[in-house]
Amino acid sequence: MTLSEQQLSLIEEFGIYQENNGFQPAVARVMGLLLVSDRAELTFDEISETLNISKSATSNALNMLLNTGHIEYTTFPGDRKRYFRIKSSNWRDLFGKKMEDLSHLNGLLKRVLEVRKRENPVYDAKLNDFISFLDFVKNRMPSLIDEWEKSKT
Amino acid sequence: MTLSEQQLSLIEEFGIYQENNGFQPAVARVMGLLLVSDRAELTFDEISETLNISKSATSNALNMLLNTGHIEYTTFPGDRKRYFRIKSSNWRDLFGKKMEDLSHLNGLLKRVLEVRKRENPVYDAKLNDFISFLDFVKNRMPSLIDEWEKSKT
DNA sequence: TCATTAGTTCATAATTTACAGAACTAAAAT
DNA sequence: ATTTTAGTTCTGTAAATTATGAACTAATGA
Repeated sequence: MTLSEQQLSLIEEFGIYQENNGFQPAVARVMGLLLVSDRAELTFDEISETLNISKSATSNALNMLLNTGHIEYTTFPGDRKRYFRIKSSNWRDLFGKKMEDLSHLNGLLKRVLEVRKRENPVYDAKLNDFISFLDFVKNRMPSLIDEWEKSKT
Repeated sequence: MTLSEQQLSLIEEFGIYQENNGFQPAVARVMGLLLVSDRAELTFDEISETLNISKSATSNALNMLLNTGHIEYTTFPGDRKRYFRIKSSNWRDLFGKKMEDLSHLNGLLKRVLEVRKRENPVYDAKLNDFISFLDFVKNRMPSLIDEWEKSKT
């Protein structure tokens, strides 16, 4: 498994991006490798050796990614190794997660308006405005996706 | 400064949400307090005492939030204290950040397609699809915001 | 002039996290 | 039967993060 300079630095950049999304460094690098490698499917040892991470870290990372549905694996007859790859369905899920996150935030903000008693309604109005904006975006999302599906053809 | 049970637990929940967005625990709690407290503006000591965090942690948190533009303060004549509050303009910025983040991701994914040489074009096609979806959402966002502004009146 | 207020800065302590290395297991191969 | 393969699990620990308390500063007040 030999990678170009560009591939190596892209793994790091994507890794940092995913660290900021709450993944452990090693886990984020494994995702990066599976994303940028020339072969879509890699074995345990290839991942461990290419990224220079221990077997335990590799095992931990792969199981974490399997459990969270970010990767999957295939096997081949007469070959005991598993071949790991990124779940391609996961791209849309990833976007869905961002939307869910905004939904979660919006739920919290709605509760904020319920529990606090502000003398000055200006602050409440601004917050209400933002809440309704998030609701609006959420509601329009399905039709937006629809619109995109049609534009593809 | 006395807070209801609901306010206290909402501070923690919002705090955890913001920890996941990369804020330090104490910083996230300060944001939560300023968000849910009945008074919009609180002093250094009120924040420190209500959250039970040391003066140094409070100082650090407030300066961090000031520097990142999340809070601001006012003062009153003959009163040396500063009164801190959440910047309300910040709500829209927060949404903007999420969109920028998706843009960043999309930039990385475009580079992925450039650097990897996949024998099987199926994976490339799926990724390309997602990239074009993110571009589509980004392009439609201004008109979506426009639509919302109009629907408000 | 001395005390108080409203913070800031620094050294350090307490957690937390992230990983390595070694020992282990279960199945397959020789 | 024992060796190899393909991992897993279990400590230990280095490093990073986060917060504390004490000492400090600069301005105001008595």
